Amino acid sequence: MRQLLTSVAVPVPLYRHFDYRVVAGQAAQLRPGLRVRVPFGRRQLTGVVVRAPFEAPDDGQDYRPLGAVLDEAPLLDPDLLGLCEWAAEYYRHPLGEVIAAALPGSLKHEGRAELHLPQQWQLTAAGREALAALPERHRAQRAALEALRSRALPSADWSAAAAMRARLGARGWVECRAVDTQAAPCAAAPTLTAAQARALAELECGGEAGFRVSLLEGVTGSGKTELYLRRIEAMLAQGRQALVLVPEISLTPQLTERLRERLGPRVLSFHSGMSEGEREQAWLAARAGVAPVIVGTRSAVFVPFARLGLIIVDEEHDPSYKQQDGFRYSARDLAIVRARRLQAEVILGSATPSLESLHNARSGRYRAVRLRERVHAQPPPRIGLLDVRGQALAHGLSPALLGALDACLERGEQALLFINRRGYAPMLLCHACGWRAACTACDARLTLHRGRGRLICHHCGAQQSVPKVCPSCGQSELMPLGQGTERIEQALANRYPRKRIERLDSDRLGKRHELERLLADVRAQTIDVLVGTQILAKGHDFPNLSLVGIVSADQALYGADFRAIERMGQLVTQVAGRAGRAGQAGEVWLQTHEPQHPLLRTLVERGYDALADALLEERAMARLPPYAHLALLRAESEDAALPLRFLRGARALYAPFTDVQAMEPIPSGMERRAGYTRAQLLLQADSRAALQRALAATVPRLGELPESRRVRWSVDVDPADLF
DNA sequence: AGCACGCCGACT
DNA sequence: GTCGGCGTGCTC
Repeated sequence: MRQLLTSVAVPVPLYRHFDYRVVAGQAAQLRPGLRVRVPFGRRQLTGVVVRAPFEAPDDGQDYRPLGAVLDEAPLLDPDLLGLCEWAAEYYRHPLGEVIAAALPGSLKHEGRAELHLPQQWQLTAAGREALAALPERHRAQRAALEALRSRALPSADWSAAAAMRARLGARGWVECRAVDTQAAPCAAAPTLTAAQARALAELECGGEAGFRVSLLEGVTGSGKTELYLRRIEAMLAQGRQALVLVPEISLTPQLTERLRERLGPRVLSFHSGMSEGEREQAWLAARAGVAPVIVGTRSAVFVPFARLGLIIVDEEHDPSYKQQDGFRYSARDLAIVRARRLQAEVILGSATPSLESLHNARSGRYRAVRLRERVHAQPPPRIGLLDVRGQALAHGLSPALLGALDACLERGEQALLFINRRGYAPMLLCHACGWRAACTACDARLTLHRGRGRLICHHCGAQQSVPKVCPSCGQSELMPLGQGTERIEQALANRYPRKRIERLDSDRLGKRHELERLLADVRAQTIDVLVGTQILAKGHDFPNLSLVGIVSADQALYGADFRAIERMGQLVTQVAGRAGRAGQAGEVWLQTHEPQHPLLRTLVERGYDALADALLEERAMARLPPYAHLALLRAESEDAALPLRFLRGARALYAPFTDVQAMEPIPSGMERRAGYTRAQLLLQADSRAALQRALAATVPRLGELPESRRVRWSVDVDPADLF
């Protein structure tokens, strides 16, 4: 007796698929990529067919019948399904869960895949009149209308609330229409500088199509975006589509807007700040070929395209491209894999490329394209080191830095201070007895947030009010130690009472449109000093800064993580790149207690590339990426003894793999976090293939270890950091 | 992951 | 006497 079966990937954390009996009449439409409902244990799940129906001998197993078929045509085309399969293999994550991560919103479940043509809101003639006539006090309405004044906006990008949309619509002031995705009311392209033209010619590769990766290394302000635009235009002209990845949600509106000016309303965004419905529609629009360009964050690498020809990864070095929990993929790396499968083109753009990409460019695997000059001919900023040893610091600021700031503000110019730590101070100390405010759930100090009057753990989010007296000795000698953005902001506000000081960190960005507001004010020059965290380093444009101060970057020099200095170099270079105005170099000062540190000196004297060279040499010696390949097994449990015991068991599985080093399991950098004790096991191999072989054979068996039930464990292939 | 089954503690 | 704790087994 033979039977007809089909294999289905189900969203469960199991390293296998499940076979179902094909019901009469279903066989014809069952193809890989199709969504189906399946009985699974006592529940019904939505899975995806991964193997077309096949005849199998009756092996005595009782297969359950397939349920409803949810799509007429496979929702996942071969490109996307193939990418998911590749990613599941490479990152050792169950395929069903990978697919679930690739599907937006309700398509994960039973939602119908129905594309409504993308809609956009626009002002009507009546709306235009109303905007002119509307009294000043109707601020919300004015703002909502104002946003549409110069152009129509896709539903996802118009900030007005649903109630507001309805009200304005009812008055006939705005209307919602399908986007004309063919229309391209384009702004004219600017003339390229000679350097840009040269770089573009290299990117074009003589017009040859096919898979290639270009690393576009261009300093801040060198005009990378214009080159992205030119390549996108070329793709669109060939009827192909483009995907643009950005590291952060906050960068999507800016870039989307810039692309839309030139390419018209055909540019859609895709990120987790959008509603499920909006994301689903953008996903379907790209799949149908209706949206020629998608700008999105990490997860957009899984958006299907009918005719994808180009993937741009902007700020490719940014660690946000690596997902840090669950399915730990790198969107940048998957973009390259996807392009290779599709014979498409990739452009990795950065002023400070990752060591991996630099290595690939130098070894000829990627085409190296450089843009050395800034468009407005500013000389590149030079970073000056300020030796703060023995200096009297006021809230962490040295007399020299304050002097430079005085002079800058005296001239009426703008300054930026970078400190990669939010809150007021990273520690609250009792001067009388030495007590420190610590988190009860983590091995960490609590950060003082003075504005909110709270002590907050930055690792688990736990909060408490600030004690008036020391909880340990009762004396009132509690003092904040160290500094964060809030403290610098306050110190400057006290020092310059007539200047406008603003802070830019994730605490402030909680409010919607706060970032746009602040950036607009910086551009309008109504802000004199901007104090902020690494958000400042992420590609936002500050056109008029004449001074950049880096309060400290020393932390990275003592950091245990092998990428800490690379990150520091990227941050410092990116922040420093904000300095300078048309035709004028900015001033950049970096405070340090380690003015002799050779890598720090390399960075400030010879620049990021020289630092990268030095770091690459170190990596080669230490057999670290990109010269070797790593994977990290992590385990955590409320029972402090279990993670190490589990990992010791896991380590034994690697004994047969002589080409892979399985290190002794060790407690994680912060051993206790959110009530869990954490440990990790590092795997190191000279070849990716060797590492993959070992992982393939061992990861599916980790669940069989006796402790596996009571620890949460995960595999991290190409870990971003070893904590 | 969910969900059920199963075998020991403090209570409507 | 039950309600429910979470160990452990299983999902085509």
